[in-house]
Amino acid sequence: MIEISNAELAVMKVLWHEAPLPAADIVTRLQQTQDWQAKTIKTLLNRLVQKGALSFEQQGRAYLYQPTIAESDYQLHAGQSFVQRLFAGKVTPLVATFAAAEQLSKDDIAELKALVAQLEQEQNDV
Amino acid sequence: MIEISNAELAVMKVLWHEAPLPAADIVTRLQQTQDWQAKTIKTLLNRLVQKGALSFEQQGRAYLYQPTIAESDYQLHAGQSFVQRLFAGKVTPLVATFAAAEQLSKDDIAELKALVAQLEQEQNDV
DNA sequence: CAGTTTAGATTACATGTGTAATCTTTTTGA
DNA sequence: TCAAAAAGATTACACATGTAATCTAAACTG
Repeated sequence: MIEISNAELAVMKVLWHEAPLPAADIVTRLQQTQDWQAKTIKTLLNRLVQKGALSFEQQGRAYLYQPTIAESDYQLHAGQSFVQRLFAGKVTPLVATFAAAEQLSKDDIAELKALVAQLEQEQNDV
Repeated sequence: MIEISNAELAVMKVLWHEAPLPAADIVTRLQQTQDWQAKTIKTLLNRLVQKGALSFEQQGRAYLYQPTIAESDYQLHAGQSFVQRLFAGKVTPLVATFAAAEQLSKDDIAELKALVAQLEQEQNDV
């Protein structure tokens, strides 16, 4: 799977939110949150195209960029490799680590509970 | 917090499992699983000392290495920054992503359920 | 039409990382 | 005792990444 660096990820997020977009618009949006020169963003676009994470089509003189991979696919891939790296591939210990450090709010716990309930439900349905 | 690269992490794992250890033993253990030259491992040890992730004390001519940070601290830190990066800081969506991709076994779900139950219990106790 | 702006392409450069090899010093075995 | 082994220190080198600047060609502007 394609590796996306931290800086590149910011670019991907813009395009996952809305695509296709010309470079100029991507620059505008990123500059709301990142202190980057337009040139820097062009470099990142280039690298993402080279990596195959973005494709583009010519639109007049400029390009319209769009992701080749869905955000959810990337999230899954990155999540799996992260959990593999540090938690022996199991997500529950990660959650337990957050809990032990009191990083889970009442709401978080409620959401998790609901999710688990739903998963059990699906199990029964099958 | 200290950043630990992938290769360095393998070294840390050995020492989280057992410490302190002399370089020679670390090499032996790592070579069970990694196809690395002893020199490579020495480099990693050096870098980890420079980063402050390991300390050592002289033992005759050799060094005895040991972690300066606990595995659980590193797991929490890395987990938080990962979840921040891709899941807006919330762990539940990560779990949901795993679930949606059918990456959770029946056992995983049972474990999660037990964890959630325990967290609710703790809430009540407080 | 010529100068300026602008799009993308190419080049740059420091730092981190993977993966060692060489150097220096000390110890040890023949 | 003298060469070989071994420990750590230093150096190496390619590729990735952060962060741009420069180059080139097209388009727009006065």
